[in-house]
Amino acid sequence: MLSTPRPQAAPSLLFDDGLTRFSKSKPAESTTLGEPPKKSNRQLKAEAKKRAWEERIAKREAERTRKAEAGDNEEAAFLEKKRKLAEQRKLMGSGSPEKNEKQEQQHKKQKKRKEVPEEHQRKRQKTAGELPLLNGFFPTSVQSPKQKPKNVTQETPQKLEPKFTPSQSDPIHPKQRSSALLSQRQSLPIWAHQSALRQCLIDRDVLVMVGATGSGKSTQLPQFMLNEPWMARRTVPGIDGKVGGCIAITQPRRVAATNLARRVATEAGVKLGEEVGYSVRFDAKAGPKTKIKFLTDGMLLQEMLRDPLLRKYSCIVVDEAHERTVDTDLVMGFLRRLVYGERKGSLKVVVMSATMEVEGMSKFMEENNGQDLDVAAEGEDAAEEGGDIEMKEALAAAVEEALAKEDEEAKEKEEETHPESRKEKRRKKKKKKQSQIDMLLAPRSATPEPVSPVVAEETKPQDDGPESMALYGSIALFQVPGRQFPVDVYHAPEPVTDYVDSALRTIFQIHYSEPLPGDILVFLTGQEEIDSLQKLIEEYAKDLDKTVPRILVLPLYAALPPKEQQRVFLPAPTPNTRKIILSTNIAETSVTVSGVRHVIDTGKAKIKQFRPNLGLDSLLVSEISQSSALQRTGRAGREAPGKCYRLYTEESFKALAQATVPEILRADLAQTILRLKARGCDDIVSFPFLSPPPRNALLAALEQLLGLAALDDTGALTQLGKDMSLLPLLPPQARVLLAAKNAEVVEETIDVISALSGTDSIFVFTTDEEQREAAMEKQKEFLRQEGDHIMLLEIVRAYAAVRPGERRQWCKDHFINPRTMANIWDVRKQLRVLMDVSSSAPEDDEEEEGSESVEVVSPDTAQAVLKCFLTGYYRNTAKLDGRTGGYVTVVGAGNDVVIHPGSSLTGKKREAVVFQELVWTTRPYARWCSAVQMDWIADAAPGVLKRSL
DNA sequence: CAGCGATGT
Repeated sequence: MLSTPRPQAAPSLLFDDGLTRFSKSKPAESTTLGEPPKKSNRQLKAEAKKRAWEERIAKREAERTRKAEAGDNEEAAFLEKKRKLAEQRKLMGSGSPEKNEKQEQQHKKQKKRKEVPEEHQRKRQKTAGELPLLNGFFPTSVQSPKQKPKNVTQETPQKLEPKFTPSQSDPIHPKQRSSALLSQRQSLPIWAHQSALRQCLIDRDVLVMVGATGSGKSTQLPQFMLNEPWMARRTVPGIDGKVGGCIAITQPRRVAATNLARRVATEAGVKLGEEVGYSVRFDAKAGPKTKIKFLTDGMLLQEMLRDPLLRKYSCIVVDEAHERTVDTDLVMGFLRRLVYGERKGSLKVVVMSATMEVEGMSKFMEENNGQDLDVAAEGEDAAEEGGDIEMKEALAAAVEEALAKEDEEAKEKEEETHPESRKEKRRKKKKKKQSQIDMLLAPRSATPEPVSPVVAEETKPQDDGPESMALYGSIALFQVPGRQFPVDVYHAPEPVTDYVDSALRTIFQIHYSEPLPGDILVFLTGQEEIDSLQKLIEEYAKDLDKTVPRILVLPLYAALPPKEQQRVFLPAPTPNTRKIILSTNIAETSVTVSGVRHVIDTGKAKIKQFRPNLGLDSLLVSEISQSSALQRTGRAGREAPGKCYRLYTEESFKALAQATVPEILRADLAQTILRLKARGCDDIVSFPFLSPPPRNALLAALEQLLGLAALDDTGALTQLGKDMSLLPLLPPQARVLLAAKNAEVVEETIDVISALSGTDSIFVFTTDEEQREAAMEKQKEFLRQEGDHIMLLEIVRAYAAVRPGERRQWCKDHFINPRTMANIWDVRKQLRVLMDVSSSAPEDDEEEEGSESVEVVSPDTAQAVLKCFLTGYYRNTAKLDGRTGGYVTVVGAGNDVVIHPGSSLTGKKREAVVFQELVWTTRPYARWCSAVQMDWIADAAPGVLKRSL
């Protein structure tokens, strides 16, 4: 058994033993379409490689034993640990005596259950209604899969390194590096297809690539392409200057971009920032020599502001396209245009996805697919909530006109080409779109209606067979297998009413029946749920039988202080301890925890949904999609065969939506549209959206921008809008900042906006009563009667006044998350540069001892700042309703609004408030509130609205 | 009277 993850091992080494074992069950060779027939040779090589690996591992084992015998304590401890684990496995693996004991344990636990502290009972009842006591732990009701274990191939590959590991240094010794890395690289599935892939890219300009975890696609493909003839920098007719020479690989997340760059630089044996580099916000290591650049999608969009043709690049690789973030979707839309437009013949586009569901993407990337003619799907125009009707009507008319025009053009084109198939295609597309819209518009509740029953991913043929390449119209489609261990999937035999309770039972069942090593990863919806389950587990773990391993419960969510997050990646304190990680869906994509072999999936997640007609977000517990479920399942099979326990029935799984609704269909589109316009895309209706947003969402966004004076009546970008688009902020925030420039409170406003945009949780949040009270007490010193905005200003000011060396302690003292504060500081620094604030105070320099003087914000300044906020947030205002004592929105239909309990104004009664965000969770909560006056609102509101106030 | 899924410029 080599599968114990070694503490602090280089992440890439985790594959060592996986490799050998996997290749045993999988033939090293397979047929590939369009690949030169050199198979036998390659096969031999593969076998030799395999043997080499096995030998290496055997050698290492021998080496360990030798070292241990020679008195190397570390190695001896390691071997001892392994031996113990093996024993343990033997001990727990089978036999009926244990079974009886197990049952006894269960009864004990059950009895104990009834004595669960009242507090917990209450909490869970709140979320789950009744609390059924099942007979025994969940296992009695966990079904064995009817078939053999299924291979799970859905994965995203580049998150091998834990997100929060700050290791900047390469953990591999340079001496080992070249040989180890080369053989590692060559053993990656993609390596066998190098020549075929290269040919693909010579033949076609667009390649869609499917590759699951561990295929090596993100790291290897750029290296394959580097010396291709089409990479050469050259002159192209119709474009000024030379074109090409670089490869860009876009990622949805910063960590992924930086980590991949680091790895590729290591593999290529170059210094990071020279031939291989990266570029993310606040951090870039790239220069004139850089040929391969990893960047975030958002960063590429930013580069498009300066050069819409992306002349620097010969190839853009869009990685993780299946995640369908707004930015990825936008990048794909722009690239589609470029590759068949201005950059035709001089740009290669590769779209990489981890899921098989690439048909839509492939069609989208095809030339002449009608996408450019596509109109925004008809959204259901529900009754709009009052407001500025004139504005809305004008906009609606404009959009309608554009739509009609597009429709006509589309029709003409249709008839030009194959009329039959075009129409059919179109109809299908419409239908699909409609269903997306239905889904979007369907009322969301805690248990939403399943959209349309679809065939479970798992029942489809898996990607076990030959890797394949297909030419598909103007694009090439390529599949590379991943490297993933099989995961047994278990479903609940009947619907689960309380998934927290069910998770608890399943955890202990696994703990009692499964040998170590094998940590458990539980997917839950939020912090509160995680905290309460943690308490429950710890309660039960107190009287664990001595024969079973210890338990270590670790929460994992984004708002957790970094130190706490790090604990997830540390090895358990003793070898005889099982880690139980309770995570939000952060562990689904962003963070990879090693050592996990058991996944418990509640099938739920909190999903944000923007409601254009109401102009507010909902953050509700919703069912995940099949692809999310598969992603979660895959987390059990990264290092060894694993097991996944789904706390819902197989039927429920089948009824889940196949894929998560793309973010662009769920989000507030104001910023998206502003960015489109700023990148020269005036006619948003004709932009090739992979998933065209519903019309009412587009309208709401246009209306918002019009209200912020970012657009004029014709829908064209104003100078103000242009300025706004240059700021890395939401449109209302950008508007506020530009207003502040005129009002000469720009420094103060930057402080507030940085604090708001840095995160939504500046304070450390604890459920612990005592700690919370202490925190509240400490935070009192920042409280201002004006409300939250000025309080944030006071906090930022106070922080600025602290000497850099003492800031960490200061954060701790004030229960402020230091990572959040660091982020706020980065934003503040950037905004100060962008807004041309002379850095008179040198507090930004860490070396400088100087610090800003602490100066309490004067009421006049506070008022000026708040008035600026109203220019951007005049719609986010509520006035006190004299009769009910509650607040109702000023703009619109006068809907009820409740001040968020986290606000300093909660429970206070003011004439009116401005708030940053309205989120519907259990009630319509207004977050980040400050007191304002009605006449300020009237002053700040745009013309049409002003009249109605 | 009572709460914050995850990203990004």
